[in-house]
Amino acid sequence: MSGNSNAVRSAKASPSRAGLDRRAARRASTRQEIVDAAWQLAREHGLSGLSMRDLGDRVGMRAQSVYSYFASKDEIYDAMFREGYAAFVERMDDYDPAPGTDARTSLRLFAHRHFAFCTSDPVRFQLLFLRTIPGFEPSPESYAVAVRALASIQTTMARFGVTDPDASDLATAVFTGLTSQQIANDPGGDRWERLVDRAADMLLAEVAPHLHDARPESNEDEETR
Amino acid sequence: MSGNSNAVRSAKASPSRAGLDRRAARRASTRQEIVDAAWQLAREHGLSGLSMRDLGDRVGMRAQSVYSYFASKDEIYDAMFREGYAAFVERMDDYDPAPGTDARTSLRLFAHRHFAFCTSDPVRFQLLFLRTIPGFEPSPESYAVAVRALASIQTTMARFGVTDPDASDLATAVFTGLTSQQIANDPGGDRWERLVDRAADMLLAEVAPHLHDARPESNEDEETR
DNA sequence: GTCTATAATCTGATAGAC
DNA sequence: GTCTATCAGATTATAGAC
Repeated sequence: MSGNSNAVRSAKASPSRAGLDRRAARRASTRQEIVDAAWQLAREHGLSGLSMRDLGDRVGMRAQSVYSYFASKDEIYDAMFREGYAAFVERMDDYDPAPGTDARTSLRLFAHRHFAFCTSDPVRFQLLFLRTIPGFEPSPESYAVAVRALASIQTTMARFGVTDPDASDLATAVFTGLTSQQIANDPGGDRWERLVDRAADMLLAEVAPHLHDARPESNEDEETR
Repeated sequence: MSGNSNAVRSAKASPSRAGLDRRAARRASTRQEIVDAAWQLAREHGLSGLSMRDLGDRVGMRAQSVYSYFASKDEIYDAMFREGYAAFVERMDDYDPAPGTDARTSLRLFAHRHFAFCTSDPVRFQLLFLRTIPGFEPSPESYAVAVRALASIQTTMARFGVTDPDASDLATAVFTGLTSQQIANDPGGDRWERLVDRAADMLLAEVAPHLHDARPESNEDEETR
């Protein structure tokens, strides 16, 4: 957008700056198209059932051409991993309860958001939180995104008064536990979803008992949505 | 072992009853050998990385011969699933604290046992509790074993006074959550193992607060092993 | 029950023409 | 950057001899 606009109409022998930008944009958009298709296929055939051939078919290429965009299948998993955690952070950070909302209500909201994010896409949940693909290890850069995501949970919880350093580890354990049991043992049902509010309260009582007891009014059995 | 011992030396044209027993026993033992090898290989190459070829090699057969014992790869997963849940039930049922042990200590013991069982074999954990193999669904008989296992948790918890019907669902969520986070995000470490006692106390306070508060002496910060 | 042979297909990945 | 051609091998599973 800034500077170099006088270079736009330069010689066509070597591509102009704008030409490079366009090419890069085109390439990025194709990469995105491939990753989108990879998510689709993973949902259809399982995460480890993803194949380069299917992937090529889905984006209208020969499988081999996909290698012009990603050097290997694991690089595609890596892009999915990074994108998944980016979505997680975005989803967890845009959480914005009314000012003055008590900790109990805030944590319940947070818990529901976490649960909904995870159960809405079991394959993504598996990739981000379970890590069960035989050969795959996220690249250092992608792993850094994951670590930042966990840190962001800590920050969010501090926003409503929970400062226990182990609280976020306990929280992720409880929330991913609810999610994985729901997905594995009652897919489509609500056997563990029903317990989300209760789990949030349980957690708050443990990591910040003062915030748990000092609630504005008695809302012991109300549900938060 | 009992009866029919007079049939042992019958005509060799049609196999004797004892001969049938021996043959059945031999067949069962080979099946077991195959399942054992399957566990081994799954631990080496991942659950979805199991192949009939490797399996045949490992038991000293051609891969094709394995089909004389199991009609398909999924039948092998099914046998592993059933065996895994049988081991789980056995492990959780032989739990036998000294009579009069308070609920807090009992639940901590139970939690550690659950955590140890799950983390000691991540592949088994994945098969029993995560169910992430693309095509595989356990057979009705095997699924019945799994359901019985969950019921047995309920019974065990009732033994030390926890009778809340949702308690076992909340408990499995918390315990599998701790396990999966440990396996996925800190393999070989103790980042979530450290939180097992705390999680057990948290759980007890939620599902049976009277048992939580009415503890014999103050052992708030002691660890149970 | 185990073997050989093989079907029929899928796998990830590379070389080189255009 | 996309293609064809192809490698080099894997996969599950079946047919039929012994």
